[in-house]
Amino acid sequence: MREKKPDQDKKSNSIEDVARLAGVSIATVSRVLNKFASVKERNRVKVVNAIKQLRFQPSVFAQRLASGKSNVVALVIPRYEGMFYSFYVLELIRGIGTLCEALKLDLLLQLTDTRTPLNLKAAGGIIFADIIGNRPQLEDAFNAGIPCVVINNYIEDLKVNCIAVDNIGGAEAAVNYLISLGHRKIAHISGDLITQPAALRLQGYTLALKRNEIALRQDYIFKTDYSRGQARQAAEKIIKMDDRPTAVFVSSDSMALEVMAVARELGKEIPKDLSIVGFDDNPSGLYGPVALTTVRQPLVKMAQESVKRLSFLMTAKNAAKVEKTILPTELVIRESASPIGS
Amino acid sequence: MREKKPDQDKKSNSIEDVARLAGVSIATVSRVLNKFASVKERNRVKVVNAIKQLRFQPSVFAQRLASGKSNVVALVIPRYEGMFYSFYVLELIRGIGTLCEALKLDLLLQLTDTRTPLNLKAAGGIIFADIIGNRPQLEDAFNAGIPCVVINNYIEDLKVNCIAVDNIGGAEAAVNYLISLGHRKIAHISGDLITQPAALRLQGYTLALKRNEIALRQDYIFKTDYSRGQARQAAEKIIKMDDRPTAVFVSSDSMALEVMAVARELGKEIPKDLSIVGFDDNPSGLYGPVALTTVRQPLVKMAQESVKRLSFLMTAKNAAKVEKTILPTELVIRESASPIGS
DNA sequence: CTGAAAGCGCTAACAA
DNA sequence: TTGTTAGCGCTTTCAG
Repeated sequence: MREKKPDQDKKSNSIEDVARLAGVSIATVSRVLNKFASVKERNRVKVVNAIKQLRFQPSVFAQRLASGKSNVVALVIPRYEGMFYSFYVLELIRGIGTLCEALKLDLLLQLTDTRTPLNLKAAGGIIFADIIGNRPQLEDAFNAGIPCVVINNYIEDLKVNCIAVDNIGGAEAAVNYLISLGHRKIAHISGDLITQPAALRLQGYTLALKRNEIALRQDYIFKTDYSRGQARQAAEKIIKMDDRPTAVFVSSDSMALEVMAVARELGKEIPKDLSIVGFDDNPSGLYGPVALTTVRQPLVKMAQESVKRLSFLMTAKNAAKVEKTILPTELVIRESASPIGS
Repeated sequence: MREKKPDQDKKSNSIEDVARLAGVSIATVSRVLNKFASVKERNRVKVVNAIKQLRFQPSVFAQRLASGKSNVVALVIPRYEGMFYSFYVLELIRGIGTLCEALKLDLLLQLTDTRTPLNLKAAGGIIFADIIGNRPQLEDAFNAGIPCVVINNYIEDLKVNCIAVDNIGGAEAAVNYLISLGHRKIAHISGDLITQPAALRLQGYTLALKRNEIALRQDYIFKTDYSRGQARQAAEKIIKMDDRPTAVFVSSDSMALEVMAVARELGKEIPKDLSIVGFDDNPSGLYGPVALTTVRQPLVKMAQESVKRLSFLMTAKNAAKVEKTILPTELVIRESASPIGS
């Protein structure tokens, strides 16, 4: 089909050119490319030189087609409103991106609308960051036998690897801490409950109250979409309540900072008039007038762990066993919560 | 080489299976896949049904190998300390990722260490986000004839598409504004000067002073790596200076917020004791006790524009002309700067 | 240790 | 409008 044009017309050189220049067969070049130990040193050097001289780079597409394997890791992030204003996503991308580069894996970033099915042949493995409305995508990939790992979401009913963070424990620790400071009237500003972490944090909050025999008040629970706007509304309501909470556990640091700002605008002092505990350990929390007490979650660790595990799954000969991990969270005590009445 | 196993052993079905089931040739299937208008409706339907029935997804690698084209957009981001603590990167990824999904382009994220050469055959086009120590990567890609667009960096000496932001103008506007408020002693906290935007903002600062016949004082210029830590150090020095500046233009909002925090810790009031103007229009700037006056830069627009242009270059038959764009910035006046002495 | 040659799954000329 | 067929640039058996 394509005309055989003279050499200088060629787009770029192929393994054949390298073979010719090195005076060996393309099979040998391929072996050098793939670091087969069997190639005689003399030939290896010739090939390496030819590659250098021609500035040859193999076609990754041909490699993948011929070998049937690909070193492509797809990172699937469901796109939803507010997603991108979060601390969380960037941390994930940072952790995953950095490790992929180190492990020579190609990172395909898929900000999915959750409806479009993924092309399962595009990647050798998939990391699902959270599962929000895209459970079918996960199941398709799982059923197709593609190595998958889910992060930031604990999936019970599928034999799939997952790595999540101890949201319940973290929330409980936060609320227990407030209780230990003497607070009994503790509000909660939750994140978007379509996300598992937000739901679990709410659960942890509930649990802590129950275990401490504090009655759960629905009017102390404020549901948001994680946005600062909704956090602001919630904060205003809280501060203007008749039976005002003395403390609030907020599902993200970004929202907690907003609560702090609102409180100050309304003439309240933090933590004297309102104790606040956030969730994330977002560095921004450090830099206000009052450093934010928060729950640290190991996002980068989770991200990197997922790449390691996926990389293992992608190269494993025999099916590896499925692991479900929950990484611990840690309460970081700073200044935004204090004993009641202090 | 591979044994012909019975059908149920096949990994997944290929275009051939679809053709067989639909009772047409693979060429016709390929035509349907590629939306050729020439296929008779009757056949098209048969093929579409077969595809559905087999849950067939074409091998993107085979497609790319055979066609010689790829719809892969590589986003190359040089990795450097502090990179990821910036507002900037996420905005970029958000803009580029969203548009790539809409245009059905695959996004390959490359957080490069800047030394490793890129595999030029992995992508059909490349977006370079900033050029920091990876100029050779850009030149290689350019010389290889790969469609490239550079963003957030204005490249003069290469006929390459680029889209940047008016850093000089923005900085000048910020400083002019401070001058219009009566300030004469204006400090500058610069970002990492290995980045072009930081260097240009410093230049804009210098220019504004010169045009207003205010002498440039080297001791009023503080060079940082964009980190909050170094911003803090600079802020402390500024506030403790004998001949203290009355205003400061800071090269990023994140650093500006740090300066604000330090000022308050040291008992200074913003803007009365120190006027501050930042750069970025990072939403975080809105939520402190004093809303940050800043310079807005259209990051998402820059990102999206880059995808559009690259997509055009990747499909253009004939070489398109090179465009170099500088997007305008905009001073956003809020509360952190006020007339001197007020 | 090396080379010849048969694919990998698709696209695109060409012929019909 | 459709089918036949020659590649795309590699990997991998199989012989030698």
